[in-house]
This record gives sequence, C-alpha cells and structure tokens, in this order.
Amino acid sequence: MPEGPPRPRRGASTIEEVARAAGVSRQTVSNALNAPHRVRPETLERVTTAIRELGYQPDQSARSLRSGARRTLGYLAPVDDPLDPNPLMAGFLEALVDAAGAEGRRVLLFRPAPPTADPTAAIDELVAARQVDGLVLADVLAEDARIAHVARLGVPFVSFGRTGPGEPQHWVDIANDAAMAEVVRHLAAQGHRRIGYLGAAEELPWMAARRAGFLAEAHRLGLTAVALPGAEATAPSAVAAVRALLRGPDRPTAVAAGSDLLALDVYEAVRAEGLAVGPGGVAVTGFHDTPLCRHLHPGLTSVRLPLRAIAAALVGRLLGRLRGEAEPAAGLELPTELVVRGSSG
Amino acid sequence: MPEGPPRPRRGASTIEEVARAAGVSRQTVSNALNAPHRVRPETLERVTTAIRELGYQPDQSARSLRSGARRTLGYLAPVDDPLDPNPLMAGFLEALVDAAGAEGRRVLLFRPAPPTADPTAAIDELVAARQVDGLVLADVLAEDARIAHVARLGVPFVSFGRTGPGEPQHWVDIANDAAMAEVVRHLAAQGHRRIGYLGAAEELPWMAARRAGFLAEAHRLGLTAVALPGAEATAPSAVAAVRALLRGPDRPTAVAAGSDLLALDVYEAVRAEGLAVGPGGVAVTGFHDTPLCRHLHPGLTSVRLPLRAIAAALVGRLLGRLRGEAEPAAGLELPTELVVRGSSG
DNA sequence: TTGTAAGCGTTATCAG
DNA sequence: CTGATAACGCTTACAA
Repeated sequence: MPEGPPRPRRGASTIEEVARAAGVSRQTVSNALNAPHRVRPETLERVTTAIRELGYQPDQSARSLRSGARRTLGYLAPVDDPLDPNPLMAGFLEALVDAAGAEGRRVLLFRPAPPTADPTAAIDELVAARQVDGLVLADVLAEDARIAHVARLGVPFVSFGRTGPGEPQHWVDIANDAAMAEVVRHLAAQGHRRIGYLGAAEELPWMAARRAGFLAEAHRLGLTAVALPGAEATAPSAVAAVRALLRGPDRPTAVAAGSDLLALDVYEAVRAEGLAVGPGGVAVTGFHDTPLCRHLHPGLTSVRLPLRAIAAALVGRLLGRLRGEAEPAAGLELPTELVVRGSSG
Repeated sequence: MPEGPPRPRRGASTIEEVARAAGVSRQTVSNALNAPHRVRPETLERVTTAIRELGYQPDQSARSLRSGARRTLGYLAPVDDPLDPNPLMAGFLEALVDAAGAEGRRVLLFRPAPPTADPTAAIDELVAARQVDGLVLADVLAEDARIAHVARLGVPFVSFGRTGPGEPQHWVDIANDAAMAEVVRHLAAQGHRRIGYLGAAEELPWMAARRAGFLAEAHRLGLTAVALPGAEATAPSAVAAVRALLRGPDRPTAVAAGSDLLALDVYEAVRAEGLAVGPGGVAVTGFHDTPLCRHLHPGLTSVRLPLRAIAAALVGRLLGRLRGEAEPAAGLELPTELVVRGSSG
C-alpha cells in the first residue's frame, strides 16, 4: 500500500507519540531536537525518521512555557498618518519576517489600540503577556517615548532608526546624510552647479538628516544650493515652492527630493514651468526607490535602502542581546545605493 | 529537587501572586478574568484591584497550552514581485491588526522560507507548531494551492479575495467589476462617449474582473470602449500602447486604469501626445487610492478600498468559524468608494 | 547515552 | 461562590 505524504493531522502529534514510534523515551526525542549531539547517531536517525513520518513539530506554547523562550519577536507597527503611509513598511516587514525566519523566529505584529493609541500601553500588554522575546521598533523620533519606555522596562529591543545620545544604542539605520551627499556628488558630476532640495516633515530625524546631508555636501563642493521648504516658509504647496525656485534668480538645474512622492511634485513643477525633466532640463532625484520610479518618464533616479541587510542586522543584534552577548557600544549605519535613471543621467 | 529553568522574569507577576495579594485562590483570579459573573462582586472588586496594582496579565503560553486557544491569527504575507509590491499590504495589515486587536487577537506574520518559497510548507509548520488558531490569506489566485491546502488540512481560514466555486467560500472581497462599472458611469456622466482602459497582469483575478466590469458597463451604456493591453498585443510598453490608442481613429476622451501606477503611465502618454489630463483633455482614473493620487496634478480620481471593513469582516468570519458557528454559504462582497479628483472632474 | 521525575502558569473538574 | 487537584506538552535536573 503506497504511503501518502506525511499528512499533518489537525489533531497534531505529540512528543509522546514520536517517542513510542521510535521506541525511545520522550526525553530522547527532546534531546534529538534541542541537543542532537547528545544522542547516539543511530538513535538520532530513528527519532528523526519518526518525527518526519508523523509530521511532528513541538507545540510552541508548551515549549515556551517550559523554556521561557517565545521564539517570537514583536514588531510595533508605526501609527502612520493614513494620508502619508510609510513607503517602506511592506518591504521592510517582508525582509524582517524573512530575517527572523532564517533564525527560527516568527514576527508578531502589534499596534496601539485605537482609542488611546498609546504605544507604551501596547508594549506593556505584549510584554506582560510574555508573548515575545524582544521588540523591533521603527521610525524612531527625536524624543521617542517608546524607546524611553522599553529602555526603562528592560525589554530587549532594537530599532530601525537611531536613538538619542542618552539612550541605549541598539539601533540600525541608513546613513541618510551620506545618501544625500552621494546624490549631490552625482549631480555635481553631471555638471550641475546650482541645485535645489525639496523636503517635508523636517521634524522627522531622517528627513532632517537628508536635508543636512544635502546642504553640507553642496557647501563642500562649492555649489549654489537652496533647500525647500525654508524655515521661514509659510507652508506653500510643494509644487508652488519649487516653481518659485525655478523662476528665481539662481535657477537650479537639478532638484533633489526627500522622497519619491516629493520628486513627483518636482516633476510637476518643472513641467508647469515649461521645462523638461532630465539632464537636458532640470535633473530630479528621489528617495526610497519605490515602484513609482519605474513608472515615471523619464525614470526617477532614487536612493535604494538595503532593507534585507537592515532586517538581518536588526534580528542579529536582537538575538545577540537575548543570548546575553556583549552589547555593541554603537549603532550600525548601513550604506544606501544610488539607482540612476533617466531623470538625472 | 529539580530547579526551574533560568527564567528572566521581567518582574512579570503570576496568577499566584495576584491570588495572594487579593487573599483568594488562584482559581478565583482565573474566574474573575474568564468568567466574572461567577465571582461575587465584592471579591471581584478585590481581585481586579490586585490585578491592576500588580500589572498582571496572564502568561499567554500557559493559557494557550491549557486552553488550546492561541488567541493569534496567522497572516501569510504574499510573496510579492519586489518590482511590483502589493500597494495595499501596509494599509491592509494595519487594518487587520486593529481588527484582530479589537477582538483580543494578535497577528502573526509569516512567509514561505526563501529557498523553496513553498507556502504550503510554511502553513504546515505554523499549524503543526500550533501557533495560530486560524489563517488569513490574501491575493487569492484562480487555482490557488494555498486554498486547496488549508481546505484539505481543515485549518480554519478566511481569505481576502474570492475562492473558486468548488472551494469553501470563506472569503471577503471587493466588487472589482462593480467598482469599474462605477468608474465608467462616472465618466459617462461627464459626457465621455469613447473611453479606454489600461490593465496589466490580467491573469490575476482582480485585474481580470476590473477589465470585465469596465467592458460590460461600457457596453451597457452604449459607449465606445477599448481595453489595453489587447489579448493580441505583443506586450508593448503601457505608455506606447496608450499613445497609440490616443492617436487612433476613435480617440478616447477618457482612460481608466487598473491601478494608480498604471494611471501614471496614462498621464505620461496623454502628455506625450500633447494633450492635457483632465475633463477638458483626457480624463484619467486609477485604482487603490494610494498617496500618489494626491501628489499628481491634477489629482487622480481613484477607487478607494474599504480596508478596515474588509479586515473587520475577515476577522469576524474567522472567529465565527473558530466558535463553530454556522458557516455562511457565500463569500462577502464589499463596495468600494469612488474618490473624484481633478483628473476626471 | 538514556530514562525518571518535576514543574513552567494556566484553566477545567469537582469537591466543599 | 470558592478552593484543592489534575492536567496541557514540553524541557531541565538528576539518577541509572
């Protein structure tokens, strides 16, 4: 009679059944799973076969209860502005799940409960219920209540986005300033001497860093640089601001944007002024390398984030902390990649 | 006497401590939590106070082990084409986590392990390890191996996206065809008699439904309608196809797109032909209502998906199944909302 | 190397 | 309405 594939039954099998099938004790099965080197190869083989045939997987709840390890990492989803969702969330989450999975960990998603939307309460709940071994935070702000809270609680955590100088340095981040500096060098190499920058939400640390990186590198190269919106600006629409810049005395021949969506505003402004986007007219660059870049004409030069490397580094550092390894004194800054397309080259 | 494992108790209190503090037995604390009506009000009050003061939350692993309920739903993240990620994932996930949280459930994210990327293996693992009570699937294809697999396994599941006629009807979906029909009616109401449609990836059921809805409603209203890319097309670029359409004999005065990104291609084509986007030139509509719509000029008319309602319906149906309620014989189709902006009105 | 015993924190059963 | 006792399935300590 031909055996079918090992069908995982709903009434899943237990360690006891595996032990019986292999003719050993429960302990030996447990050892075969958690400390294979302590089991005689011959026995190990027999146990492994039984495990495969029964489609056995240890019950994670029982394992967690006994061992204390949840083998699960919590990801606190940022509370987005629904009008301007984080353009990276989907890609970052996929990378995070893969990175965690590669280390045998799962990812539990959680969010502050809507009424209060208090992230610290959400963290407390998850931690008190002992559902995760550690936390991954993202979109860290300047004075971030979440960081202060988890640090005070003593919950193992890492963050995508740097923490303040007085706080634990369990972070991984991209070099936002260096990324924009690379954009500036790229534009300078194309012969641009007068360049503009369009930012937004400058209270966000990563946005502030992009602007600063732009201005610093432009200054270093002796370029004429104007960054919008200026601190004095009374919040005009982005397109209007760029148009005014393009009509001004020192009309830039290139405009870098703090995000791909902002770059779209630049495209609109350039065209509204009767100019063309591209090296021959006004060069434009974005940030994030979203699919948008490939649907624009010309294609939008943009800064790609190493999401898989970021996720792997975060998971690696978090697991290191859980294993009690020495804590790195500093955060980790990862390089970005400039993807040049028709809009600037 | 065997010692317990080295358990990093982050000051997490147990039911025992609460019982001592309240001067009752463990069982009474458990009852106060799970069946308050069985506890005398006066006692309940005392227990509740102790719980609050100690910040007690039941250990979810212990609770799961004992009760069998994981209070966790698994979400199988679609394996996106990184070049064209699901534009809804971030928003849908947020809605799903909120909906689950409102019912006291958490969401565990998982993905097929990269080497094989076999979703059925990933499902087997999660189910065998008893980490979730049920599954939420998304982006259901015509002959979807995941649906067949979970149905055969008997794992409780629901899907965002309809399943085939021979399969269980545990789905919630939007009315893709009705959504496009509404777009067509909107365009007809603006006086357009010749309209075009730009689709892509027509092997995806939702994309096929949008095209079909477009053609059916246009026919019903007696409009002249052309849908791109045609079945005979040798896959020209979307922009080139639309440009050809705009140069053709029956030049459409409006073009609907199957997604916001495709609408961007339409914008480019319209402008490349020296025409203007908008009611005066060529009207354009998109699908998904991404942030992109508000960054385009004119703003892009688009179809908004009721993500919160979808998520709530999915969670509601899944929990209903878990409670053993009678299964609805049919899936649930939810209406979309047409958001009209400058591109078409 | 393997088997025995204990107990992780909780809830279900059933006695008072 | 409350409290003792027994599991849930697993891993650790220790004895064989």
